[in-house]
Amino acid sequence: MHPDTQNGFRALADPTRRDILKRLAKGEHTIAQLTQHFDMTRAAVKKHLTVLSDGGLITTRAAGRERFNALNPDGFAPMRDWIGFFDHFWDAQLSNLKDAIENNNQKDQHND
Amino acid sequence: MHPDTQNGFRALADPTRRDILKRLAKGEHTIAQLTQHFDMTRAAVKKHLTVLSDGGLITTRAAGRERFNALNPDGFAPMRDWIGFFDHFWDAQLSNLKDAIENNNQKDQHND
DNA sequence: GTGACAGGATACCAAGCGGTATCATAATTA
DNA sequence: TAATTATGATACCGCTTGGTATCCTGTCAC
Repeated sequence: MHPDTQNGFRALADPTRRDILKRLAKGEHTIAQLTQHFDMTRAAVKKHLTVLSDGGLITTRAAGRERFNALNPDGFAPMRDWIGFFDHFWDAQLSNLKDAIENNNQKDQHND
Repeated sequence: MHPDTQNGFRALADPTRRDILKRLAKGEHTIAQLTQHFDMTRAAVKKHLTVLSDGGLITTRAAGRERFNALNPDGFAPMRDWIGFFDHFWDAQLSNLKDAIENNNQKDQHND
């Protein structure tokens, strides 16, 4: 289905990486530019960018000796879809609650 | 904003835990029931359930000596909202592409 | 009560991860 | 050419984490 789900969720699991994504949402950044905003070395930021790239969440454009990192909005689709699967259960829970209130009884719906 | 974002994303970052959530979507399960489906000990499953609980993604109901673990669909909201922030950029990217095609020019929109 | 059963808690281990230091490489500039 | 700049790559360290083994507590059935 979505082969990058694991790498994507793993990339999102770190607060620094989520912060990087928010910053890239404002436009392309080189590693040096990003590093200015964080209290860590360039090598550490580079590692985070590698994880984000593995997750398909960013793309890189080379220009001379610089490499511009940019958001890849499409890369969020696997995680959005995976989480979206559970929207159905939120709705179902609501409609069950609604039924319970209207019928004034609470069936247990234990399956399995 | 959403204090559980970190614990939530961390909980989703493991494939076993995502599998557990999918199984809980079919109904309540005890630890013993869940353990049957995985190639690991009950203690390991228990640890995963603790992480899922910390992330607010499941709830537990005690009944005698059994403890039924159930999905908490509301717990997905922080992650859904966080990812949803980037939907805007997907739209923006599309409209930029549309403009570029219509105007037949490619402005660079490098900001910062 | 005595077993058997479901679960909690802890110590322990190997692997992974976030981070630094360091060296190497390519491109700009004097 | 030489120095600087931007980045890549690797070795290493400490902490976290996924997993097991083990022991303990509480509950159900005789």
